[in-house]
Amino acid sequence: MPELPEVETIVRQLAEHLPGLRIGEVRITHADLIRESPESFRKALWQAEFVRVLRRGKNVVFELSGAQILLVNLGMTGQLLFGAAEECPEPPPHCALRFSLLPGGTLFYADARRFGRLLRLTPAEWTAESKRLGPEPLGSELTDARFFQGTSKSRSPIRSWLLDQTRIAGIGNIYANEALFRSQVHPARPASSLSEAETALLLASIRIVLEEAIHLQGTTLQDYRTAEGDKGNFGPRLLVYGREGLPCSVCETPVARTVFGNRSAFFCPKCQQEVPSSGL
DNA sequence: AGTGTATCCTGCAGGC
DNA sequence: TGCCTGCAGGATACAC
Repeated sequence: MPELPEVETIVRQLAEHLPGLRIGEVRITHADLIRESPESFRKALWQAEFVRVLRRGKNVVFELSGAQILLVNLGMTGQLLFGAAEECPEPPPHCALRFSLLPGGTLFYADARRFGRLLRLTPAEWTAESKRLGPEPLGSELTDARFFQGTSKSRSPIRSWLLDQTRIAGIGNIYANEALFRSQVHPARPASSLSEAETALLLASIRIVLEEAIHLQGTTLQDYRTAEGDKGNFGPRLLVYGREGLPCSVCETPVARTVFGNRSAFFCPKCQQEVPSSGL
């Protein structure tokens, strides 16, 4: 579920609380979320201190003392929930890991579907992994020219292109559909068919949608919660995602849904032409 | 190389 | 009420 705005919200909150705290006991109730034995995971993290909390794409990156990285990908339904020291927090539903923090506090990882992953990496491993990912959509390295250079060489549908984390990191199905609507580009159009002007408008739309969603702490459909347990408030601002049959906010044509790449695409059939028509 | 499909897993909504 | 089907924010191992 969580895309860039949701992960950014979680990271900003955890960055306020975690640095300086150390990991004590780790209770693991769903070991399939880590790629090693619970014993080695616990032992490696014992007494490690949180130094920084960062985001890269849809990943939460915990920089720990002892040159360790804890990389968390939330999958569809993962949650990172922080409980302050003075609380005695109940484990959330589907709690998979519980980190007791020193001198006080608790960090839970919960995940109903268990598509998420928690990986311990060395800084070198993380650097290599990060290089696999595409540029950050909100970063200054991603220029209009670089974006167009990427899209112009791919015949895959632009919606699929946007979801490919090796091409651009952090966009998921919600914000891909929303940005395509705002730039009036049909989701199934080959990426290479977009003009330079269209890609510039699309990148601008991506940035506007992501920034606004961050401002509203993300979109909660079902499971997503901030690190403080709150729902995101961007849901009412969605213009096409999940709105099949409802009127387009621009022209009132019913929003359509099609499936490709195993994911639903939502779009306005009038505002987003599959074959862009000149004139009209 | 670059694309598209199937799969991991659980929960929920809607139809009958 | 209850069973069944389809669908869900993601990532990846494969087949073409």
